[in-house]
Amino acid sequence: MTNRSNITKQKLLDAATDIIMSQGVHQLTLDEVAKTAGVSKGGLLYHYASKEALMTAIVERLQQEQNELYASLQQEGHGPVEAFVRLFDETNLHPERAAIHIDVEKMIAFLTLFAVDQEYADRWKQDLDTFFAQFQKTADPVETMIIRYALEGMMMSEHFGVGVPPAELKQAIIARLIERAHAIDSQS
Amino acid sequence: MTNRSNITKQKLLDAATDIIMSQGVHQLTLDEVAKTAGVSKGGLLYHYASKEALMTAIVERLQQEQNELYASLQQEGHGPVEAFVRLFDETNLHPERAAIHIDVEKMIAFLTLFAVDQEYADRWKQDLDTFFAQFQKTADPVETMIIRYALEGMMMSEHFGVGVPPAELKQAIIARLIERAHAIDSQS
DNA sequence: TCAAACAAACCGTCTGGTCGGTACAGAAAG
DNA sequence: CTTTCTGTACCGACCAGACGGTTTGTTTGA
Repeated sequence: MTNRSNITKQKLLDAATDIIMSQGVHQLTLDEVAKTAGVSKGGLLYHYASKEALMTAIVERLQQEQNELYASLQQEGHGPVEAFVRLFDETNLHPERAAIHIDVEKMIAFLTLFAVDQEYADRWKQDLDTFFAQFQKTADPVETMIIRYALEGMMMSEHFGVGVPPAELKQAIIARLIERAHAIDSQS
Repeated sequence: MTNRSNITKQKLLDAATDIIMSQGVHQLTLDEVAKTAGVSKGGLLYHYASKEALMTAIVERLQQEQNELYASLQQEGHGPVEAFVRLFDETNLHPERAAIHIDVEKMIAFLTLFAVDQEYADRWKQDLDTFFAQFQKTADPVETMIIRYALEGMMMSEHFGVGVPPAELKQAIIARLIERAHAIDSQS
């Protein structure tokens, strides 16, 4: 894999994510991706042999970025639950702080992708299932799951722009979630 | 609107929701809806002049059912926050108890619809924004929003079937959410 | 008998994917 | 040093199928 090829591939993935977040998944056409990336459709299909391959690549990149960020948060000394809260915090509220940059929109792109086709969802299910399994073995599984659910719900809310609270309230919510996550991690 | 017409329309909406939940929104084609409903495409288009009209009807039916259920829960004496929790509880865990029947799948159909196109989302935004505005004026807005987010996140989790906890844990989560919602309503 | 309630063939567009070709950077050959 | 060859990266016209919507025809019930 040459350097040049990699750059183009990244451009294509960037273009695809841009389209998904700005226009939705149903507007994600090969022509549009190629045009946005400044490449011909032939060029696009050279790198990603099918639309599915392209979407898979999007999911995989997001997955990798997310995992790396989570790992780095744990290396900073945070427990698994608190690191999970901070993962959302970083990607939703302070994207500039994160070494690996995942902004809300990219998360959203992933989520929408996830929503549209079960097939892409399956790629995540196994990973996430094992991941959340540990959440059910903390000192307070009920509270842990509530925290988890709250974060996912908050993400959805931000995505759809529905019932989004003022910034201070949002900060306060995150703060309280971190506080509780920290308490749970301490007990575990 | 004759009786016969109404039955067919309901059949069509049922078929459409079935398809969305079993195969995803991208498989929601007019041909497929017609076929599933046991009606020709012409018949379908007779009742819903366009695909958008059909989807709008799906959203509106769900919206209406949800509003009615929420209102009935409040009439049972529950405060706004607790009623909100119980709304999700009814539709997610005890669908058989509800007078107005909304099962998980229909909720899911709505959500998926919501996820795919901003246009359908806009139909809800205003309503939901004013609705959630009252949640920011309870005795504990932070906790109230956490409860709300948790319910939405839980719904998503159920939808995608990712990281779904065992039934007892799910029950415990709902129980604790109801408990806290009740406390907030009492203080407000 | 008349309108509502369908049926079904048909059309135009959109879109994923194919295919033949081009540009070009190096390696091999002479 | 020049020519030939080869593989990578990319282009863009084209095709086939899917899908939303139209049109025209048929049934059915009051």
